[in-house]
Amino acid sequence: MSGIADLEPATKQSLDRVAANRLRDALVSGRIAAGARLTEISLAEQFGLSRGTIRAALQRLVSEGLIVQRPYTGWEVTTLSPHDVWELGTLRASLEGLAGRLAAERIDDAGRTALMNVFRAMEDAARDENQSLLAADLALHRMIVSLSGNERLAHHYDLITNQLRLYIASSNRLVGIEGGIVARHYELIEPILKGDGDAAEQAFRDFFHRSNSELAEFLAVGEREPVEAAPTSKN
Amino acid sequence: MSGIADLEPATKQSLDRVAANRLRDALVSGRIAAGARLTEISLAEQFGLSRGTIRAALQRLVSEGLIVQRPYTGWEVTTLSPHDVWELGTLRASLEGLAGRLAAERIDDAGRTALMNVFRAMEDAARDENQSLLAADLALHRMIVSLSGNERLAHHYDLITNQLRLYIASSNRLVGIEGGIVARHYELIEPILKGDGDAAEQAFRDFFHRSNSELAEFLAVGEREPVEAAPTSKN
DNA sequence: ACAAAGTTAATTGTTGACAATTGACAGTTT
DNA sequence: AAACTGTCAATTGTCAACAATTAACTTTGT
Repeated sequence: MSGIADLEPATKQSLDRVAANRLRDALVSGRIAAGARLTEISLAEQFGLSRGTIRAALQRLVSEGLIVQRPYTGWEVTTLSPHDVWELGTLRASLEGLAGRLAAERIDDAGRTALMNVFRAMEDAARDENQSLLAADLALHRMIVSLSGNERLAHHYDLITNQLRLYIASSNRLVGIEGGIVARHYELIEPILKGDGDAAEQAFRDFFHRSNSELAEFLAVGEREPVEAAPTSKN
Repeated sequence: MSGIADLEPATKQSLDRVAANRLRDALVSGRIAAGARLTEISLAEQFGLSRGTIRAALQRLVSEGLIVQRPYTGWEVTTLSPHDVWELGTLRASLEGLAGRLAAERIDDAGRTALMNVFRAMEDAARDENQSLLAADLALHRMIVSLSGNERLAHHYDLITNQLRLYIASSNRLVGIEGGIVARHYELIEPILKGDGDAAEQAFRDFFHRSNSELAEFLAVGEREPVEAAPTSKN
């Protein structure tokens, strides 16, 4: 395990990819706020790259729905309306239901261990009462998606989740992070651990049905204006 | 309907978008075969554009999963392995199930009319026994997705369907296009027309369960090697 | 004071040139 | 003969300059 060149592990990524990754991280973590305007020039200076390279990175994020492009005018961080959040939430719930079913159908001991580990991490995070609970929550759901064994599903799930994180980050109140969350998540993973596909899918349906009611309540209070948001059109 | 400038209908799209659209069309229609190698230079000459613009178009298609990019080496049309087709098919079925449910829950008379129209078009196409049946089939399913009222769902559905079309085009035999197809599709739209969400979702589940058995059979015969295919990685 | 038209600064759209990397081929060594 | 090494053509990666478009500002006319 100790070669002479363990460093530089053959990961020579193109600069536009690197820039896109860094930008995406800033976006979903909320360091760059929703609705913020981005200019190629300032980003180019900031990253020490040329406009063309930055441009490629921005286009990448446009295709992921994190940024909208306005011809000859500029780029800005996607702002999600309540309707957008509903669309994304519905979609994400459906994909996770499928993931739960698939995961239950093919889970093995290694998978069960991994799943229990992230669940325990969530229990710990809940005790600490800090921001990390959100991360643990996301990690748990993502683990289930990974266990589905369907990479495309995971890919689209990530796209949708990242868009939602844009919203979560902009609303500093945390949605649905409150009492009973850990117990509820156990109900989610139990049928998966037992390998019961039908029950798993049903559990996700119940879970999101409850979450959606709470979210609707939350959105009604927020009352954001329906600012432009863009699913990349193609024709 | 007769303005002085009906042409140039205010659709001044960027050239890279236009190029991407034309390329995508060539891809999903099979005019450019799966696995084909694409070079920026030849495409630039072909389209009469610069390399940079072509490059942007190619990146767009990479993010849609239609093309894979190999650093410093080239671009090539995605080749789907049987496993990839399974992944995409599973995903598409799930999304369509959701679409069916949503469509049933919110359908109105205009929607019912539109749905019946594409169904009748399918009946006609089935009588003619030509390639257009595939188009009618795709159009019917797409209509249901539209009727769901969820634009993000439609967007992701399109992405996945386009990838599958890549495969359909490469296998000149048409999968699942045979006797009883029209009747089976009526079973699909009936619960939607009646507004029964649960029944609609169940109908899609049955429909794809049957299709999948047939597809598995078909794939077993084809036995393609699992050539590289790439869901855009991000880290 | 108001509205329309003209002007200008800022920004993206597009292009061609140059640098970096890859993969194949030939040459060399063992 | 086989394996390694160096070279070279082809291709993508990156950049900086120029063109096109937008949106805000200023001016002008009423």
